Amino acid sequence: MENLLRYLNTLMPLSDESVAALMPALTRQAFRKNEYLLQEGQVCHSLFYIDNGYCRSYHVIDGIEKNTGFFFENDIATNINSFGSGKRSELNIIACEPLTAVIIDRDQLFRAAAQAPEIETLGRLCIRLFASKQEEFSTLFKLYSASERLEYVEKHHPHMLQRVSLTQLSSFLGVARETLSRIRKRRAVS
Amino acid sequence: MENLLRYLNTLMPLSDESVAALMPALTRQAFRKNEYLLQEGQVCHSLFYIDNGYCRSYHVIDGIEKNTGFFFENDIATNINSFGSGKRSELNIIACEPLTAVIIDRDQLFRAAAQAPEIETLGRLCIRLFASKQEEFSTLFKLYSASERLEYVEKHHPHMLQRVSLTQLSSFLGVARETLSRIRKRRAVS
DNA sequence: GATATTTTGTGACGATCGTCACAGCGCTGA
DNA sequence: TCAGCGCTGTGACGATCGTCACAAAATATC
Repeated sequence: MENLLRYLNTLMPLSDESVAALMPALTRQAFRKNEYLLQEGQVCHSLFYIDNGYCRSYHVIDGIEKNTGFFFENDIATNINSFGSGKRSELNIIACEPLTAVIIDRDQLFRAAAQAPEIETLGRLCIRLFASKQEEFSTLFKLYSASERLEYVEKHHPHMLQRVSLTQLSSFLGVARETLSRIRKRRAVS
Repeated sequence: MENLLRYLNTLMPLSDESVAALMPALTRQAFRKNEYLLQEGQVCHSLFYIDNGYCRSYHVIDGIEKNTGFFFENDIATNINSFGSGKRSELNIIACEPLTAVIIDRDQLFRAAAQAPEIETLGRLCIRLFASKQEEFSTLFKLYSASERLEYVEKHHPHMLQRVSLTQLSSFLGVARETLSRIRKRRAVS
C-alpha cells in the first residue's frame, strides 16, 4: 500500500481524510506467472496498481496473441474502455512474472469520490495519465516505421527491453519476431 | 451552444446551476479552412467542441504531415497531453473546412469544477471518452494490417470516408496514397 | 465555360516484411 | 546429466509496400 500512496501523492497531495475515504476501495492481491488480471469477456471493474513484477495486455486475433501494452512497477493497468463503459473486455491482462498489485475497485472508488472531492480529481488525473500513455504509443505507430519504433522504445523505455523477451516485444511493435531480429542485426553492422 | 449542451447532457444530466457555472468557460469561434485550432509549439489550454465542419490533427515528421486523427461534428478535439500537462504541443489541429467550434477554456473549466462538483465529473467523462477513442485507434494499428484498417474504418466510421480525401486518409492509415489506391483496386476485383 | 489546381489511378522497381523451416543456445526439472 | 522446452538467429521465397514518374479525372477558381 505504501508504494501506491506515495505514487498517488506525486499526482496530488492527499489529505488524511481523502486517504481514509480511499482505503476501502483498495485490496492487495498476488498473481502467479501467467495468471490473468483481466480476461476477455469479463467486465473490468478495477484499476490495477502494479506493486511488483510486470504484466502485459493482449488481444487474440485469429488465434494469435497480439500485445498492446506492458505495465511495470508504479504503472496502472486497466482496460479503460471496459472500466468506463461497463462493456465486456476484448483484451486480456496477464502476469508475466509473479506479481503483486493493489486493486482499486471501481464502485468503491466512486463511493470514495462522493465523500472526498479530492478523490474525484485524483481519478481524473489517473485517467488523464493513462490517456497520455495511450496517445504516446498510438502516435508511435502512425508516425514511425518498425525500426524507428524500436529506437523509440530503446530511448524512452529501456527497462522494457531488459525485461521483455524479443518475441513478446515484436508482438508489441507489430512486426514478426524474425523481422525484429533482422532489424537489430542490420543496425549492428552499420 | 445548444448542440454542446445537448451533447453534454447525453454524458450526464446537468443541473441549471452547473450549466450556469460552465458558461463562462465557453466561447464560440469560427475558423476558416486551413486555419489552425492548435499549432505545434503552443500550449493547448482548450477543449474544442466541433459544432460544424471538421478538422484533423497531424504531426510533421521530416517535413511530411502525418495525420493522427479526424474530428467531426459532436466530437471533442484537443491535445490531451498538452492540455493536461501544460507542455507545448507537438501536433497541429487544423480546420479542413470552414468550421465553428465551442472553445472550452481549461482554467475557466477548473474554476467551474470548483464551484459545481458535477462539472468535475463531466470533465472526467470527457477525458475518458477521449481516452477510449485513442485506445480504439491505437489498437487498430497494433492488431491489423493496412487493408484491415481500411475495412475497420469503412465499417465503423463510414462518414470519415465520405468527407476525407484518399490522400488525407492514407496518411491517417499509415500507408502511401498509392498503396491505399491499390488496396481498393485489389478488393474491387475479388 | 475555360483554365488552373488538386486528387486519384497506374506502371516499374527496389526495399522491406511475413512465413516456413531448421539450427543453436540457455534454462529447467527429473 | 540429460532430455525437454522456450527463445533467438538465419536462410529462402513470395507478397506487400514505398517511391518516383506520369496520365487521367475531378474539383476549384476566375
